[in-house]
Amino acid sequence: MIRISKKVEYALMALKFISESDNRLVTAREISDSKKIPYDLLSKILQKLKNEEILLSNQGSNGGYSMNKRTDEIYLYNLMSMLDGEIAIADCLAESKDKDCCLEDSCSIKSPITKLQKEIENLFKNKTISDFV
Amino acid sequence: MIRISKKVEYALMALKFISESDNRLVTAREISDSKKIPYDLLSKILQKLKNEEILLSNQGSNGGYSMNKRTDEIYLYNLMSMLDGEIAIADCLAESKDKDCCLEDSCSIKSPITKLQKEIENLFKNKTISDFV
DNA sequence: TTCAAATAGGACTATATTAGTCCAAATTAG
DNA sequence: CTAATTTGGACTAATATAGTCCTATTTGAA
Repeated sequence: MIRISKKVEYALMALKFISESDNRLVTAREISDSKKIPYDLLSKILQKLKNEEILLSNQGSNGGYSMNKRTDEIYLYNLMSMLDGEIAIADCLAESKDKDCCLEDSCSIKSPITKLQKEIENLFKNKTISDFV
Repeated sequence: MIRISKKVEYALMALKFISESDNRLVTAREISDSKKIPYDLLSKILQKLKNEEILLSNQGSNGGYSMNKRTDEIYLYNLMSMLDGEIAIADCLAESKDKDCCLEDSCSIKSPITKLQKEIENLFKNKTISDFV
């Protein structure tokens, strides 16, 4: 199945929420309650987005998150990569995977699959979060 | 992660193999050995393709499979649907899923996700197996 | 008529991925 | 000091994917 993970789904909802609450800090609790997203999971996602410099965070009481980039500067492709890891539609295309797919020799479809991969990548690279808010 | 399942990967390899062995029956064992695909799994896939009228089969000894459609008549989208089930990039878009996603009210991104879904669908609907053989 | 090679298909197990939870620490405004 | 908050590691649960096992059925040929 070809799916957008919950992480990315929640991230999109959170980014929308935060970007619409401009100029004030938004807490994870607030988003979690309002959007019915599991708090702990959401926290992880926001932390990640903070580490990736998409969000700014303020710790402590009265803390919260705010945008660090404009929504049209955040690419869906990058969001997916940071939350779900590498985007490889087939194992043999995963660069990490110490390659050497055991089917290497017998695999007859690598080249067209690679092309398909590129097309999907481009689809995601051409979308920014502004398309979702 | 966005992935093509092994089932689809194996199906593509098998269809390529069969379509290149024209005019003779190809056995599951033959493909399995030659392409290093688990026999039982491949069998299931070929049976499915037969039931979906993409392949023809002959039972009994000297039996095997042959193509029932031209490769350019088989759409990647359909192949994926029949082997992996519905292609829905997010739960809320799955028609089966008795809909009523519990986030329904709070979900703020359904419309752009739907658009993305359509784009991905079109990508797969515009590819036929002939692109892979 | 028996045997072997093949498809057919149900039921099951194993593995990997994704989703979600729990807990404790650090930070900071009041 | 305390409560609200981010931070982050470790864990569990749920789901999906991949693979295996077993038995039945079909059919050509010895």
